[in-house]
Amino acid sequence: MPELPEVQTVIDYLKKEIIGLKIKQIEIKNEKFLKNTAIGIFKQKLINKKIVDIKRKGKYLIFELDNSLFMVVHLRMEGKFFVDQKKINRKHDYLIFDLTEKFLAYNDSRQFGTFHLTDNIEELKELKKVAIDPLDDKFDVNYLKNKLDKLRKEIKVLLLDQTIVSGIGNIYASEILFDAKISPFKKANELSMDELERIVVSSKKILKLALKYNGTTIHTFSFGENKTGEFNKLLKVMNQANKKCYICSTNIVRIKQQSRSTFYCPQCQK
DNA sequence: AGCGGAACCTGTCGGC
DNA sequence: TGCCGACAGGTTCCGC
Repeated sequence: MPELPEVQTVIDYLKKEIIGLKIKQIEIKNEKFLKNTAIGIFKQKLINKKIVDIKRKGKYLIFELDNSLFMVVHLRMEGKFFVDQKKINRKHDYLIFDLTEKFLAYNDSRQFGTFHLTDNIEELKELKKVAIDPLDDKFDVNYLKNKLDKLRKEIKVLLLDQTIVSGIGNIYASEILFDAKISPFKKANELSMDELERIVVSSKKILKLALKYNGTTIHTFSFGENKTGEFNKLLKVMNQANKKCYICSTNIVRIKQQSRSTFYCPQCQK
């Protein structure tokens, strides 16, 4: 499901709801989500800890507990958090955190999500792999040039690679390349400085705009009490196959790259 | 080392 | 209505 704007939207929502609350009890209906901690230790470490902050790194949510403990969560395709005033029994709720006055439920219909516990976020293998954030000032044309210089893969595929730049997924990769007027097939090492600069600028522009709209809901993304992202209205190519490009009226094309859909305008993107 | 494809799961939608 | 295949905002692993 979620990319940078959606994950940040979830975090902003959760911060309003659960910062400062203490974990009183945890009900775990399926242990498969716990990736580096046995169920007993997981509960033992978290119970009686207070949630003091929630941060994002790439598409990971990092819950900071007091006494320097971190719960690192990846939502993958369908992970969702619900904050309930009382305990309710929802299909696919697999972890339920009793926060005394509220309940935080982790819901995941496809069961792909992951939970890691660590007392040192610098050391967690999964987070180490996460590259710079596209909204970071250090994400600029020189950075991209360095990263892509020797890579012959198609640029669309590399925008999805979280070790190059983090937070971009399948929706925004297509949207960014359309905005930058660059073909998704272009080989990374063949991009000019001008083209790289356009990718940098478009990445920041599209992601910031999507953030403003609370992300994109095409199928199932939601946060809070079934609130949805509103960036759909502004999608220019994603899911627009056979519709006319708003700039040149050429039909938007859908193809596959590494078994994932890419949408683009063959006229505007060269 | 690097690539494509499968695997992890469930749900939904469109076509016949 | 029902069955079947394709597809879904992600990542990792496996075999060539």
